[in-house]
Amino acid sequence: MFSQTVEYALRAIVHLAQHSPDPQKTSEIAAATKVPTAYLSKVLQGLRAKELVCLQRGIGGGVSLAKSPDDLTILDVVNAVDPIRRITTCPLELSSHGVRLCSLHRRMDNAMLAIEDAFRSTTLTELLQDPNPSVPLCEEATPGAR
Amino acid sequence: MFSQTVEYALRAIVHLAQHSPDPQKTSEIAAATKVPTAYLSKVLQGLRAKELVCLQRGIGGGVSLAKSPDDLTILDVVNAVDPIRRITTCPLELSSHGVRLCSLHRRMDNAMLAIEDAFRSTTLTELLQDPNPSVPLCEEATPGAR
DNA sequence: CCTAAACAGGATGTCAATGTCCTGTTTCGG
DNA sequence: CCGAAACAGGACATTGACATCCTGTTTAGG
Repeated sequence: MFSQTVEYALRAIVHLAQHSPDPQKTSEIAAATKVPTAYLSKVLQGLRAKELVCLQRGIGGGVSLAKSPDDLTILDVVNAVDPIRRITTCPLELSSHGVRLCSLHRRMDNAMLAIEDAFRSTTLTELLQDPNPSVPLCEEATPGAR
Repeated sequence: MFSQTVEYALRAIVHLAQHSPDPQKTSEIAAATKVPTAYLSKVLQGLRAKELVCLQRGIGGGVSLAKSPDDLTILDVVNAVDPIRRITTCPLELSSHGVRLCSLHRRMDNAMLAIEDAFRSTTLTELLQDPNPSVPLCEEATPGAR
C-alpha cells in the first residue's frame, strides 16, 4: 500500500523530529531506524529536493529538519517521496466520465482522499506527543532492569 | 496506491456484474475494460484461485461470477489479487512494540483499516445501483448537446 | 470424431523500485 | 593548507509488477 521508501522517509523524519533541532548524521539515522545507509542517503536527497530537510556536508554536518515539527505533516513526507495519486480523471479515458468519476473510481478516490486527510491532519509534533506507550523508533525501557 | 492489477480486476468484476449471470469471454472483457487481453487472462486466473469467478473452456465458455453481486464486495476483489497488508507488528521489529504499535505505525495502519472498511462495505450491486450519471466502464450516451 | 472456440500456462521481455558500491566533492578544524 | 568527516551521485545488481507471445488442453457442437 505504502512504498518502502515512504516508510523509510517517515522513520527518518520522525528520528529527526525527536532530536530536533540538532542535525543527525545519515549513518546515525540509518542505524536508529534500521534503514540501509546507502539507500537512506538517496531518500534524504529526495526529501531535500522538496525542502523538507537540510543536508550539510563536512565535519559536524548532517541532516536536519528544514521546518518546525509543528508545521510538518505526515502528508508532507509521503507526498515528497511517493505522492498520493488521486484519481482525477477516468482511468479508462471515457470522455463522458471526465471529471465526474463513475461509482467505482469515485469510491477508490474517496479512499485515497480519506488517507490524504488523515495524513494531512497529523503533524510530527502530534505524532511525538501521542500518549502511546511505544515511542516511535525506540525500544521501551525494560521495567525491571536498567 | 492501488496496483494496476487491482484496477484491472475491479474493472473485470464490474463488467461481469453488469452482465451477470451471463458468462463473458476474456476477449470481450478485455475490450470493454481496456485491459491487455493476455494479462487479463492471468488476472482472471488469480480471481479463480480465490473462487471469485468461474472459467469455462471451449465453445460457449467464458468467465462468470462465482457468487452473487450482492455478496461480492470491493474488498473481496482487492484482497484476491493484491491483499491490503495491515500493519500487525512493528516494522522495525522492536520487541516492546510488538502488537502495540507506536503512534506512527498506528496511524498508518488506521489509514489502511479505513480503506478496508470502506471497501468491505460496498458490494458490487451497490456499485451498479449508485445514482451516478457515469456508469462504470460505459460511455454515456451523447445527448446531442453538452 | 473432428474442429473451431476458448481458456491454460510456460517462456520471455521491459521497467521501475529497491538496494549496494565506489569514487568525487565539500567543509570544518587544526 | 591539509586531511578527515560527511554528503553527492553515478554505476550497477536484484527483484517483482506488468505485459506479450506462443503452444497446449479442454469443450461444445456439427
